[in-house]
Amino acid sequence: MAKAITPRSQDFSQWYTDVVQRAQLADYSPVRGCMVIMPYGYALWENIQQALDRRFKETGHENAYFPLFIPHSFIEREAEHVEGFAPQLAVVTHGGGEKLEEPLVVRPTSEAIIGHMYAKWIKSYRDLPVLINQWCNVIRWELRTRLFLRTTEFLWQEGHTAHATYEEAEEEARRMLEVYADFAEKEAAIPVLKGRKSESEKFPGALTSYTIEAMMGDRRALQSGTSHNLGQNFAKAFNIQYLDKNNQLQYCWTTSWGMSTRIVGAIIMVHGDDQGLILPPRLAPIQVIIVPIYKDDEERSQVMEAVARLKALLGDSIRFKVDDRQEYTAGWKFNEWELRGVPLRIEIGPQDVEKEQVVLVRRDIPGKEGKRAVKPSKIRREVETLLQEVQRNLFQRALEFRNAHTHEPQNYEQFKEAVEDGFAMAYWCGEATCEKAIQEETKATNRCIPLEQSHKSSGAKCIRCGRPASERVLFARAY
RNA sequence: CGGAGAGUGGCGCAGUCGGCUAGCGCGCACGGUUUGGGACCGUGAGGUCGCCGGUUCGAAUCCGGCCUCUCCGACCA
Repeated sequence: MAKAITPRSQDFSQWYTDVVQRAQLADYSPVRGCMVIMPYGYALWENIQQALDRRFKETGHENAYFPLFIPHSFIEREAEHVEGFAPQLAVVTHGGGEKLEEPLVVRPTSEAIIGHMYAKWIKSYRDLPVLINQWCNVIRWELRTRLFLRTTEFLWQEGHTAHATYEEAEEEARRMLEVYADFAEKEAAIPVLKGRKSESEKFPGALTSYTIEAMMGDRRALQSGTSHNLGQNFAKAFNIQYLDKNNQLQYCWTTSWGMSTRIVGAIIMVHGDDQGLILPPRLAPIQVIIVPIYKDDEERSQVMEAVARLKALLGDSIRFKVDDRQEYTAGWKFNEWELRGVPLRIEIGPQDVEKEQVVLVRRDIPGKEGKRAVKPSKIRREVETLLQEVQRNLFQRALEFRNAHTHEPQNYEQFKEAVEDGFAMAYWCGEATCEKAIQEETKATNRCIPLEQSHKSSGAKCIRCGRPASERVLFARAY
C-alpha cells in the first residue's frame, strides 16, 4: 500500500508537501528552489489562467509579451525598486562564451522593461490609457522556497497600465484588486480580505499597494494577489510622458498588478483535508471522475455500455473522465481521485446497471452523507447542481473557518493570543517602529489595512503603544 | 547566512562499532487468480551505495575535503 499522507494536524507543512507531490501537481527539479509543474498541476493553472484572462479582457486589457532579459541599468533607475529587488536578482554575465558588456537581469517583474517600451509608445493623451497584461515566468532568488508558494522561478501574469491622471490610475489599481477578489471568491472559493499595504510592506517603487489576503488551513495568512498604484515613480524613471490637450508635457500615472502560481498553493491549503486535495469545481481539471466497476468481461461490457450512455447524457459542458484502467481496483481508484481532489465521483457497477442508477459521491463530504443514487436521466442536472453546491460549500466552509479564527483583541495580551490562533484586527498608530516591534514580539506582520473599516471608532488607540490610531489593521503570521 | 536532518535500484527505507554474492517494502515486467474502499500468488528485470581523496589484505561502513537536497528562522508573489 502506498504511503499515507501526513495528517494536517500532525505537521501541516509536511502535509502540504505530501499532497502536492502525491496529487501529481508538481515535483522538485534538480535545481534548488525550482519546480516542475506536472500535467495535472498545469491543467489547474490553465483553468486559473482562463478565468483570470477572461476578466482581464472584460475590463479592457490586451495581452502582449515582453522579454525575459532586462539591461541591468534599467533596474537601477527607480531607487526603491532597485533596493527592493537587488538582493533577489539572477544576473546573466556571459553569453556566447563572452563576458557581456552590460550584465542582463532575468526579470523579477517587468516594470522596468515595460516602462522603457511605454516611453517609446506613448506620445499623446490620445495614446492613453495603455492597458496591457502579460503571462510569463519571473525569477526571484528567494532564500527559502516551497512548491508553488515560493519558488525561484514562478509563473504569473503581470498587468501594466499607463494613465493620464492619478485618479484613473488609482481607479485601475482598485478595479484590478476587485477582479482578483472576485476570481478568488467565485472561482477558487477562497474568501479574501481586500486591503492596502503599509509603507513598509508595499511594493518597492509603488505609491500604494493593494492586496488580497486569505487564511490558510493552518490559520496563517497568504497574500494571494496584489495591485499597485505606481504613481509617477516609474514614469519619471523611464520618461513615460505625453502631451496633454493643452500641449503640455506630462508624466503618466502607471499601475501594475499580479497573481501567480502561488494561488495554487492557496487552493491546496484552504480546501485540502487528510485525504488530500479538494479542488473547487470551477477550476478542477476533472470535475467528475467516472469509475466503472466489474468482475469479468461480461460485466465489463454491460457496465461500459452504461458508461457510454452516461457520457452522452452528461454533455460537453462538464469536465469528466472515465477511469477504466483495468490494472487498478475500484477501491484504489476511489482513493487516487480523492487524493487528487476531484469534486465528484460517479460509481457505476453491475448492481447499478440493474437498478438503472449510478452512485454519485461528493469529495467535500466524507462517508455516506456525501453519497447517493441517481437516475441516469437526471444525471446532468444533478451533476451541475452538485458542482455548484460543492463550490458554494467550499467557500462557505473556508469563510466560517476564517471567521472562527479572526479576533478583535482589546489589549496587547489578547492580541498575542489572537495571532497565535489566526487573524487579529487591531488599531495601529501607523509607526513603522511599532509595526516592527509587533513582528518581533509576536511573529505577526501587518498584512494589510482593510479597505472596509467596519466599526470606526474615534478615540481608538494603537494596540501596542496606546497612541492615537486611526486605522484598523489585519495582523497575522504569514507565508 | 544561522540551526536541524538526509543523500544506498524509479520511490520510501534498513544495513554504517570494516568481512560472504548489498537487503526489505512499494512500484515496474511477465503468467495466473482477483475487482462495490488502496487484492493475491509465482517468476523476473533493475544498484558507479552523492562526489573526490586517504587508511586497509578488504570500505556503503573508518578519516579528510567537497557537492546537493529537504525542514526550521532572516528576504519575499
